[in-house]
Parts: sequence; structure tokens; C-alpha cells
Amino acid sequence: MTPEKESSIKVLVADDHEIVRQGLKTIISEHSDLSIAGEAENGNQVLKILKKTKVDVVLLDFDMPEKNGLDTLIELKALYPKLPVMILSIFPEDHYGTRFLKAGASGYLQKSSATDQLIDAIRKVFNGGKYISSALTDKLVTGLNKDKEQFLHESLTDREFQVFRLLATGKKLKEMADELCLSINTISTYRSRILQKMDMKSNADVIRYAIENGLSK
Amino acid sequence: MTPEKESSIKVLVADDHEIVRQGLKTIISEHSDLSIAGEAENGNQVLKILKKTKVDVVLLDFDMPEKNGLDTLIELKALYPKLPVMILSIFPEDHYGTRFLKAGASGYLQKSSATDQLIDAIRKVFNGGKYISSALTDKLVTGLNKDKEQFLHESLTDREFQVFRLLATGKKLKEMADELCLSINTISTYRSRILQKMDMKSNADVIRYAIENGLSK
DNA sequence: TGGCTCTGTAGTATTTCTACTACATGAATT
DNA sequence: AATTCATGTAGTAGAAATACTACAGAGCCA
Repeated sequence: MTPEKESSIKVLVADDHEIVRQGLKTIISEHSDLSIAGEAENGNQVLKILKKTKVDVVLLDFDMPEKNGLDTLIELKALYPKLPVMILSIFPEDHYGTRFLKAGASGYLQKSSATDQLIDAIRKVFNGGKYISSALTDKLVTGLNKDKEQFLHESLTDREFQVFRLLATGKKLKEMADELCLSINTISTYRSRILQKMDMKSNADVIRYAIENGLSK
Repeated sequence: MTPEKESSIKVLVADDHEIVRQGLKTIISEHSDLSIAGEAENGNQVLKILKKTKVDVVLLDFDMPEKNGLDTLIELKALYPKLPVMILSIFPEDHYGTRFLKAGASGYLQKSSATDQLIDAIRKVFNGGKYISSALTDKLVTGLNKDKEQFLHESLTDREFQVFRLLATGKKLKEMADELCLSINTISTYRSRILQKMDMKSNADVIRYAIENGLSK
């Protein structure tokens, strides 16, 4: 490994794929103002390394076994509130980005991003900035003012939540309308409001969310 | 880049993620009997490079935009039947592996595999062998005897399977049609056949199945 | 006491989905 | 050789979903 310079930004690389870690390490060590503080395969290892090592920026994969990115992020932020964390993900920013930023991430980057962007992002978050795509910025401007909920679905009204649960099981509009004795159009309106409040685009997002958060049988 | 040795195995690296390509390139160039023949971001680039360059082994990502791994594999095998191709994927072997092997891949490797395995695999397929994990071997052996699919989705044809994966991520008909350059009606027909074969009623079922079986991330 | 925002509710118009049908190949079977 | 089946493909018509708009009552706050 490259010998650490006194002044370099020390980056901790966390990803369950060795190949990806190798890529990140190579990219980072090609820049003289950056160096590798360590690497981890899962969230628990991240926490372990942080206890012993000085780290300036954490690069955290979204999707790791054992302990995933979001859980790790939350725990990490409780212990080291000022440590900048960049989330790496295979998903487009607008899909999951806001969730991570709300949880305290300093940035969110797709794995398909150019390496230049990665380097920029690391430098930026190290200096206390945020790294967000412009697409995501727009979303945030409209959505971040009224935050505070721990779970996205907590902002739903009772009626919306009823519909949310039915949606999540794949019910059709007609079935939901019959079940709740409402017009199909009313259900459709609830659906729109659910998607808007939860920052989602499709029923598929709702289903996935429900499964991942144990809200669906 | 490392100067190519006369005797080294020339590897073409295809993955849409620059970070992953960088990782693969680094890992490969650390071994003196291997070298990089080139790199590609999608299937079309792979084909283009193959026309001009001597390549011994292709490392092909499963999931690329423009032209995905399976399509590329099929086309590639039609043009260069003897060129060994290793499929790289984030998904477990036993779910997707057989499909690729049937289409002529020499091996299938999860991206989470150790780098040693990657190197082994490259050497093995270069020498005309197949690289398959023991889990997959077991499956093939028992599958031959039982002649029964272990997973519902294995009864799908390649085309149906492509649509299945897109469906599972919540893509719209139009998006799928555009992506595969087919009529919306054709996609719709595939969808019907998928639901019928898998004994499902709705897209929600497909999404849930994919999530529960680790086919969707 | 207004006026504002949130919630519950639906109608209309448009877009998208789905069921059904059809047909051409190529492979398998008789 | 004839036939059947699986697969890949698409059209048409009717059903469903969606976006957009609207409005009334509840509660809030200034």
C-alpha cells in the first residue's frame, strides 16, 4: 500500500465486493492527496476499524451483507457525528438518495459514476461539503423542509396508510376501492399522495419498501 | 498500463461501472501471466473491440445497459464460438448460472468472490476448461437426474427472463419495450407468459418473488 | 375572523395495461 | 414427411391506471 502522507485525506473503503474495493483503492491511491485508511467488507468491520484508526472520509456501500449501509450509517453517525460519509450505490440517486442524506450522509454516488466524480466527491465531503447530484438537489429542496420522521411511511395519514398497505400487497385499484367503499379515483389520489410523500415513483417502489421494512406479510 | 507480454493471457474487461473495471484491471495486472486486452462499458463495445484486438478471455458483466450480458454472450458466441467468456454477476450462481452456461459461457462468478477465484477462473477457462462453483455443480448434477426445475423462474425462456427482470424492478411496458427494442404488445405477451408459467397474478407477485429470491437488488 | 393548509373525497380525460388473437420459425416427435 | 409444440413477435379493442382538477370540512395561527 502507498505510504500515508501526513497531509493526505484518509479514506476508509467499505464494500462487500473485493473487486470493487480493489477498484476504489486503486483509484484513490492514484491521487496524491488521498490515501487508504483501511477497508471493510461490512458495517461491523467499519465500526471496528474506526475505533482504532484515524479516518477522514468513509466510502460506504449501500448494499452489504451482515449490516447494510443505512444501518451502518445511522450507527456510525451516532458515534462519530462529524465524520463525513459518502454512500456508494448501484442505484440512481433519486431512488434512495434522500433517505441516506436524511440519515446524515454527506453524499451519494452511483457506482457507475466516473472516477473523477468520486475523487471530487471525496474532497468535497472532506472539506465539510455535501456531494449531491443536481437531480437530487431539486428533490431535496421540495422535500427536506418538513423532515424529522424516522420512517418515510410515518408521514402518511391513516387513510393513506390503509391504501399504502393494500398497494404493497399488489391489490388493484378496483379491489381497494371496493374494500374501502370509495371511488377508484379517490384511491388513485391517495396513491399519488403516497408516492409524493414517500418520494417514490411506482407501485414497485412501494412494494419493495414494504417488504424491506417488514410492513408486508 | 503494463506492457503486454508475448505469452500472457489477454483479458477483455466489460462492465458498466468504471470502479469495477478499475478493480478488475488492477487485480489482473498484478499477475504476470495475465494482461488487459481492453475494456468496454457495454456489449456493443465488446464486439467492437473484438474485431480489432486479439483477446483470449472475455470477462463479461451480467448487467449492463445498452446491451446486456446474455445478449452479448449469445452474439459473441455466434461470431467467436471458441472464445472463452466468464460471466461476472452480483447474483448467486445457482440462480442465474445455468442460463449462461447453456448459452455458452465458460464460467460464472459472483462479484463478491475472492480475487484468487477470479484469477483461477480466468486461467481455467483460457485452457479450455469450465469454471463453475461447487454449489452450481451440485445443482447441475441433481438437476440432470431430477429433470425438474428447482426454481420457478428457470422455466422461463431467455427473452421472458429478460422481461421478468425488468418487470421485477418496476419498469413500465414502454420502458421495457424501448430497452429491448420490441413492441409494447410483445412485452405484454411475455408478461402474460411469465405470469402463467410462474403461476402468478400480478406484477406485485413478480416483484416479491424477485426480492425474496435475491434476483433483484 | 379570516385565511391557510391538510385531509378526505370524486369527476374527467388521457395514457397505459391487459386479454385475446395471430402468425412465422425452428425444434421435437410420430 | 407431417404434425405438434415452444418461442419470438405484434395488432386490436376494451379495461385499468394515472394525472389533473376540484371542492368541502377540520384545524390552526396570526
